[in-house]
Amino acid sequence: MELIITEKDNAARRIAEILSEGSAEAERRNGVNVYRWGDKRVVGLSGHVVGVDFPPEYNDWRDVQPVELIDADITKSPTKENIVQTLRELSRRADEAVIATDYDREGELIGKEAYEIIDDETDVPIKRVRFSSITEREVRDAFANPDDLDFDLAAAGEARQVIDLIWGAALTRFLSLSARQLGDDFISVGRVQSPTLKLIVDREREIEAFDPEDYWELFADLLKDGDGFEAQYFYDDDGSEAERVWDEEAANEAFERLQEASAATVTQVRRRTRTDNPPDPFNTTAFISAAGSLGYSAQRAMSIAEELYTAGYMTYPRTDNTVYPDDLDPEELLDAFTGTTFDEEAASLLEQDDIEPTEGDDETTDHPPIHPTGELPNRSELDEDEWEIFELVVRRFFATVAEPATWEHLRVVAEANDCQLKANGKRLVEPGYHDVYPYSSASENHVPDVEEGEDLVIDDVELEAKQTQPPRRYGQSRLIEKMESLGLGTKATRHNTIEKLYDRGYIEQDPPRPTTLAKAVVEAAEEFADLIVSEEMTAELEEDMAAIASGEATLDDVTDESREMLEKVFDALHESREEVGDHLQESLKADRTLGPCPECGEDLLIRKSRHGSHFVGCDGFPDCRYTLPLPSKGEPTVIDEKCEEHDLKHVKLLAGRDTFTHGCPQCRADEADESEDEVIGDCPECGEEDGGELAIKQLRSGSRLVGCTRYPDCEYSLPLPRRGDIEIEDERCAEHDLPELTVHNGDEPWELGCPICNYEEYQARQSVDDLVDLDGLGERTAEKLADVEVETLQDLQRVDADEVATDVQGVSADQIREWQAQLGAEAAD
DNA sequence: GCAAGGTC
Repeated sequence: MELIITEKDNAARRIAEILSEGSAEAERRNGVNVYRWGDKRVVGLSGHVVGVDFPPEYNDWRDVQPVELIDADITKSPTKENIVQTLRELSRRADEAVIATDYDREGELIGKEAYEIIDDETDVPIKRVRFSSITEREVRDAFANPDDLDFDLAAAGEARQVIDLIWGAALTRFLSLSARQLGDDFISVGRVQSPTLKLIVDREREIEAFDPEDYWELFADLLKDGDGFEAQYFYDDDGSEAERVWDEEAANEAFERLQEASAATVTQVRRRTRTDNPPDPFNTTAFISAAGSLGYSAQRAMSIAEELYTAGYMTYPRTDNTVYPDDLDPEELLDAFTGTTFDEEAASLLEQDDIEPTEGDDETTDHPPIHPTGELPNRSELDEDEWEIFELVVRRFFATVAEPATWEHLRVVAEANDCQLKANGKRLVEPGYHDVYPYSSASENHVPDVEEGEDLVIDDVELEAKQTQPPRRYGQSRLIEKMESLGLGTKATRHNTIEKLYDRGYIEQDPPRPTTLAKAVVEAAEEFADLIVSEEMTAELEEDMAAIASGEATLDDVTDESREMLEKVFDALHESREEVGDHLQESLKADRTLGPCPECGEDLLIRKSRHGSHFVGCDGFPDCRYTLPLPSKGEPTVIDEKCEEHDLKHVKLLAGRDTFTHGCPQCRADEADESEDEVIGDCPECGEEDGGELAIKQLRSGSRLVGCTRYPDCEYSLPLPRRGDIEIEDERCAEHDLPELTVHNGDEPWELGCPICNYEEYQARQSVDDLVDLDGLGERTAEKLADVEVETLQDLQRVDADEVATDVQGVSADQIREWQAQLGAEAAD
């Protein structure tokens, strides 16, 4: 039997399809797809299936000195047991194995991981095939000319693993221990995350240090035969054109001269035609950036792309490549769009004389640039966001095969009372690719045809006082572009790194700004471990890896040298351990500080109770026991806005898409204390027996609810929205005998209706959402399941799989068992 | 529980 191993299931399926000419069949083994035909088997891994770590005796952070990690053994162990198990089983029956992982460094290492697992079971020959894209020709070619695994290249990847682990773990533990942060809130550093964080911190430092400067700009509205346009004053500044006037007196003088002038004489007219080339094919970074300008975070864009890829609508979203492979036939792909929503665009592109796609500078071997596969989803299959991203990818492909646009630029210079004025007109002559790619700006600026010597009427003159602006914060996509240019991270990890910085409490909001903790971490690293916050570390590692790959150095040469450097870092760190720890702790406190306690004047802080919930408490505890409650939902963070009345900073609750601002916790508590409960009916739980009534209540934590007046003896409650005025209507719900409620918040009033009915509907919706989170369970399947009263995760878990499979069309018992296994696994976690 | 890199 010949065993073929790929990096992922998707690649396994496609290679099996090509080599078997479509006859391959899939079977499940330990939850892993194995594609089979004749005596061939293809199995896809899931990236790395083994990981590096320290032996278990190093697990306890308090028992081990971080410095000991430098010389600790490093072990490799399976991280995907079921896949490793499947690979072992198949190996025993194989008499030949072929590694067909991705054609890049990490792919070679993943291939070596598979190699060692196979080699452990059998002595059969193990070959390696390499192809730049999974197409019939390339794959057949590669399999006809198998090669050997490149152990040097794999060793280069291993050096990275070792160095990242040692530096990351040792320094993370050191900082966390020194600041006594051992729980979930440990303080992490790493080769990629820390230089990325430093980029953000450095930019914030520039902003904080920025000293704005005053300047003035002057504008004049000019008229030609009633046709108006704006021109800007400029002057000659040592041979170059300048618009900003730095001296107020000079600005006023120019303003007066322009006001006195009745006309401006055209002294120069220059016309230029400019070609505006269509964009290059999408790599991951360019895709994230384009999605970013549509309002998607990097993380969100990638997760949608992931789904579209798995569903078969677009190619692999993680790629550095910006050159389409030879075998991508643009005409054929355009053809796939005729007769679809994109019919018009496809037809017009097909009409072009020749169709030659654009090319970027980066050509890599692992995957093609991101493009649509030609398979089209039904509009209803995708939600709005997914469709928008899909359309972006389709239109980007269109743009890369479209004609350039041409612009006509018209520059006019006029003189008035010794003042120079200029206007730059821009007109789109040939829209070219803009017709199919409406995302990039194609805005025109109208300047009429004028001739030299012509007099123009000056209609209005304006003097604008301005100030220089600090540099702008990096947005997520700018940051990813910057990381790419510095070689930080990879196409598959950059967006995760940014997400990690949010999770670690290092950055907040979007565009991200650093917390006080982040500044302290970067400062500490700059002082004692400069390499870990510098992009140099990656650059040097890249060089070392290249040396290993070419055989000029060995894995041990490189890792030993790195260990020595880290030893030196620790020598310096140990001496300053307390100083570093104190500074980190102060910063952590600063990030949680709201302002003065009204009872004792010490700081009020966001604190965590023993049960894990957050509240506002006084730093003077236990002498001062003043507290304020916080909403139970989300992760509280302190924001810049401040309550003038209580001198307390506002609190915001981070909960992904449900993020909301709580404001001043003292104000919220005061409002609740002042508000009266409003009775709306009888409590369904204890009304008959004990006379409990339902009332609309405002809690000190800022939330509102409909709850029983006998609380805490009766805990019956229904949730209400946090914001808006609640109006109690005259109509009553026939079923529950409660009034209908309307919430007034902004423009459209929300008719919430009977609070019990509303809550029941909400719960039903929630359970559908939960179900849809399972792999391969779409909204439609969820609806079908709901028809047979499988509405919640709990329902799904206890049903008889065979029974449901017979009742629900299109869902197999195996599939249901898999979902149940998935739920079991989650519960076990 | 630490990193970064794969992938879902």
